[in-house]
Amino acid sequence: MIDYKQKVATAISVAVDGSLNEKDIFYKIEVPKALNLGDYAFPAFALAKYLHKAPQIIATELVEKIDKKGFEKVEAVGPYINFFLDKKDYSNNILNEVLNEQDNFGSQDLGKSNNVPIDMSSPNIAKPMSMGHLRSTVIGNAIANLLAKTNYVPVKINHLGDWGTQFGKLMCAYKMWGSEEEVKKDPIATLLKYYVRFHEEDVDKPELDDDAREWFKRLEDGDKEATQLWKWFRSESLKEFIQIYDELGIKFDSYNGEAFYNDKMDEIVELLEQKNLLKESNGAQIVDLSKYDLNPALIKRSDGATLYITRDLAAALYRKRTYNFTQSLYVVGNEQTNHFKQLKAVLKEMGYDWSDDIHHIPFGLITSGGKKLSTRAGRVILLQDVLNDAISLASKQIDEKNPSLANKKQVAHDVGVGAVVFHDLKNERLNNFDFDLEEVVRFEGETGPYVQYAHARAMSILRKAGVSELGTASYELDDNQAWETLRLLGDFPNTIERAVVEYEPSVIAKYAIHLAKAFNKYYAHSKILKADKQKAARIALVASVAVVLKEALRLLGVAAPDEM
RNA sequence: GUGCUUGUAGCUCAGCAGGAUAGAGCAACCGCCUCCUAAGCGGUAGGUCAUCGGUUCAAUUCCGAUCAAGCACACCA
Repeated sequence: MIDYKQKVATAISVAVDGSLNEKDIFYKIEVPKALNLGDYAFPAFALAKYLHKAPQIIATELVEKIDKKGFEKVEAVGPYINFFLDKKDYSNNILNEVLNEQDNFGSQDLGKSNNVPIDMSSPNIAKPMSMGHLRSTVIGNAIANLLAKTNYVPVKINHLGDWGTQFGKLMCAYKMWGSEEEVKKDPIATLLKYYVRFHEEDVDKPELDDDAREWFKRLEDGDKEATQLWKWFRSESLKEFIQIYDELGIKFDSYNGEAFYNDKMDEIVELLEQKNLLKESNGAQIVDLSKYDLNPALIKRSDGATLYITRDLAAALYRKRTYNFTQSLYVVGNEQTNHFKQLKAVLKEMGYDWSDDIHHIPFGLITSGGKKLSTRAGRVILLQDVLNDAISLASKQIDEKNPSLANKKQVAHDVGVGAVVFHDLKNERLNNFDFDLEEVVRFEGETGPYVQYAHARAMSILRKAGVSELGTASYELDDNQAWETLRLLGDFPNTIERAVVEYEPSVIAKYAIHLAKAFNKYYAHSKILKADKQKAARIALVASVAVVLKEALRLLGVAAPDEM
């Protein structure tokens, strides 16, 4: 892709004859908000200092000096110099590039094949997946796709919540009231039911807690029955999780959860002792982090048990050794910011300079009715329910709008799930949002289905056009209607880069909406298949839009059906 | 109390390393299918960019304070 902005910078640099260097000029160049102000603009304010003249005058004078070859127009408007690109040249370049590269368009080598483990999704065994888990899952997945697109090697790690005292309670409850068949029929719901009942009953019977502790102790000591039960609960739960992941089209590279690090924590404690970092405080072992302005990290409880951060330290070290990462990401809610600061600080204290490569990718909280979701308080929004609702709504929509559609079931799935996933990704990660089913499964306006629809329309035209393959040709399009769409196509690579460096999938989602919007507008105002000499170029534009929309959606983890 | 995050139209949000008249979507109202999928397109209406200061030729954007909301603050994860 030709860097047109660079071209503008060079043209200005030559004209000002060194009074401002090209790099500074490049960074000053902006994209005007209105199309009638050109494609790039240079504000002359920056030159006023050196030239001791009013910016308006500088702009006017500079326009005279600028070599306008290769531009459609260069003009001064007030203190700005506005550059209009040569539309034919631009369209020919961009369309050929997209059509040649197809879904590789926008790929770039930022990552040099380095590994990037991503801690994501991480539901708790025996508990249902909620909308909260969806965020971590889809944001992590989109970031993984973006990393792969830029030649990193993402490693998607599902750090399952598969250890802890709750398993003691679960086993205890299962032994008292459980049955194998019941669990098998509907594993998570049933296990959850036992768990809830346990909590209800242990209010009056505190001795239950002792039993639970006993069971967990047995599990920790490797007791056969306890281990078998644990494995069974885990695998039944995982089966159910994987079913949802399949629906979302997401695969993991590792399911090493909390339990995986059980035998790796001793080393951490030893290392901390060797380095003289452990201190006793109220009977507990801590690492003092006051020089980082942080609370002390609790490594061992006063009863000797390890804690969350101990496990995460072990996991961090394990990942460094296993993947030799250049970045290690944790897609975990904003509320855990403090924990990751501590984690990094402890690693730093241990002398691991790679602690700087650990990045917490926080995201905002989902609430329901303004309140935090809580399994115990019954404020849960089950992910499966939301997906099912979305799919059946999409199905209804298809029956209304396109009853003769082939493959209805698959499309309903793609559209329904796409709506939910896209909704979760379209806004900035850190924004909190209150769950509103109607909002999530909306198919109109700035939504996933809107983008999918634009793609489906493009595909429909291509089918009608009857071109199976568009090769390299001259696609000179100077049509004003098409211009915005063409410019957006050219922005794709840059957009991907921004999304990756900011770990921000919403950048791609917004881009997809913009492109779909520009294309829908074009579609409404232009007769694409009209037989004239730019027909081939228009079809090339439609084909390019289809390629880029599909790729943008793929990066987000959203399918792009050919018809809907 | 301390720290982090947030505060833009009735609602949900954009605003890309400060710049030209602050933009969408939803909701409301009004138009557009003998023509490539109307899940679409167009129009009307709607804003002292929380408040007050500071830096700058220029601040919704950067800095500080204030107010408001959410989250976190050692033996949960």
